[in-house]
Amino acid sequence: MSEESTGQGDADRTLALLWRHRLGDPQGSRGPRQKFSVDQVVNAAIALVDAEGIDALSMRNVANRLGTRVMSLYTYVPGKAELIDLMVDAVHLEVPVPATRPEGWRDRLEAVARDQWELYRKHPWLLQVDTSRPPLGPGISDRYEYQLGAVEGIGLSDLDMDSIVTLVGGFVAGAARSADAAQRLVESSATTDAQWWEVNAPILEQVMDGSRYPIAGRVGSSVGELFNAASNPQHAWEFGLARVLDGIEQYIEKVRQQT
Amino acid sequence: MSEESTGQGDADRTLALLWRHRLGDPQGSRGPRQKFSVDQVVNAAIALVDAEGIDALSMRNVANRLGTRVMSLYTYVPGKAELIDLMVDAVHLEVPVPATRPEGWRDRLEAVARDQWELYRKHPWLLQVDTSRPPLGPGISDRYEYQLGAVEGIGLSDLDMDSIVTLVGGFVAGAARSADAAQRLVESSATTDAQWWEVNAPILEQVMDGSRYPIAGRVGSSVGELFNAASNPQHAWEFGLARVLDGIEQYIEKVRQQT
DNA sequence: CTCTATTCGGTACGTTGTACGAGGTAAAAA
DNA sequence: TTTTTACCTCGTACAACGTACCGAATAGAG
Repeated sequence: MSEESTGQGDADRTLALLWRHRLGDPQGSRGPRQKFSVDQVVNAAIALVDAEGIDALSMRNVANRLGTRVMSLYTYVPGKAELIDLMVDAVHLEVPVPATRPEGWRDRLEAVARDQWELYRKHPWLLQVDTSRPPLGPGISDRYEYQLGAVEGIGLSDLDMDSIVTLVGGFVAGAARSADAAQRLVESSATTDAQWWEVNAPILEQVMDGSRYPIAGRVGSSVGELFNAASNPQHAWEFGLARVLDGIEQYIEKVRQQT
Repeated sequence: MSEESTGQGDADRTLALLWRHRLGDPQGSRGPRQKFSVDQVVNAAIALVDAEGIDALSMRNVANRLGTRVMSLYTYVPGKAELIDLMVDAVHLEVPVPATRPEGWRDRLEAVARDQWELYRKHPWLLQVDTSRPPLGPGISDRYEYQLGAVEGIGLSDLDMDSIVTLVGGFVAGAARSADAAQRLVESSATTDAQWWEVNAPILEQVMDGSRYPIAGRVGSSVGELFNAASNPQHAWEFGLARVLDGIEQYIEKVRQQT
């Protein structure tokens, strides 16, 4: 990952903000009216990173987008850490929870996975934010409820339901990260593939003298010829998703047999 | 993720450094002897982050550990980005590739997964480095060869072998990240669980008014009672590993039937 | 009208990565 | 041996960062 992570800020204030819950401020706001809202700040930050990447996320840049100065932001948000939490939760609210759902659990779970994949496609910077301690706001919570719904009512224990949703979610994130990395590699091709090889081939040939990497050398060549690239994230995604769902299917069948 | 990422530096110099390949410097080193080696610098950096976490990784801190000043480091390493690449590759060299391997592919693949899990346990900061574009040094390469070896010679195509290894690797990283997050949450418990609930319960109760999260509320309670925590990463790891391997087993059987 | 809570935003501090260049050192060239 | 030259060391400096602090402006409450 890179650069940023969620869950770093003050937990209480973050939680209150996530749910847009006025804290010790009983509507008696006396001073000058605020020029913006928390949502405006969060949306400006999201627009910024969508357009310029996570590296461009600085309080100064967000302020510029809003046409204000740095320190004003701190009246809306306690700090950068909390802002990131709000951003992450906000984008999860964007993708709507569909009203109707497929019949079987497998189709539902696949839809859940593809929804999340789509979210990462829209906001690739999510993949560069460490969300191992996710902000428990409405966006994340709604999605968690939606995801659990995919495996509800099919005879699984609560623990199994959570484990399955966690497994799928983790897989999607991993696959999406690979895809995003490949994408950025193509876009930021300061050096072409040909140039890269020209410079690096001497080193690689000298070091990978055939005997050290018999399997990797062969596999790498095969994959390279097939895709004209070192890997094909789209294939890895579809392949992995099918395997993960197969594994889950086996488990569900086993559980059903036991009862 | 958080903070740092690999593959950001100059590709050529990085590759040469990874393989400890003298570049345009034909051993005619004329000036004063260097006080350290690249390995010493890399090891100092690894010791630093092992002890103090990835946030403590600054060129100044590394220099301090070595008893030298910041700018001297730049004679060993082009910059921080390349240093991170070297660190990541170096720790992969630490875990030795076992001489003897289990018989069946499944046991081999499981061993591969558990090796990687162990690596993350030793160097949790790896999980906070974005390695979506991994440094192709000896450490990573040796491990890739070793991992591919687990599914070599069982009738799979080169592409399938790569897909399977990628799938397993992605899963391990995801599971390890959760485990590490939970670990850090416990260790850095500035507020106890009781305190946390005391402050946050009013907000959560008001907002999660029962009807909004029927499934998540129930599942969350069940899991919480079972583990006395929001989750059990050890369980998620074992559960997920079994499912992933099951899914792969099904695929291998299917492939074998077709031939 | 006065009081006071609140927002705005200038200034400033500490920390970061690293560009630049002066000064010292030791091997190569004379 | 003397001179040259390549290289290492590291002090200084700069831009960018998050944000603490505080004065000035503002507007509802008394």
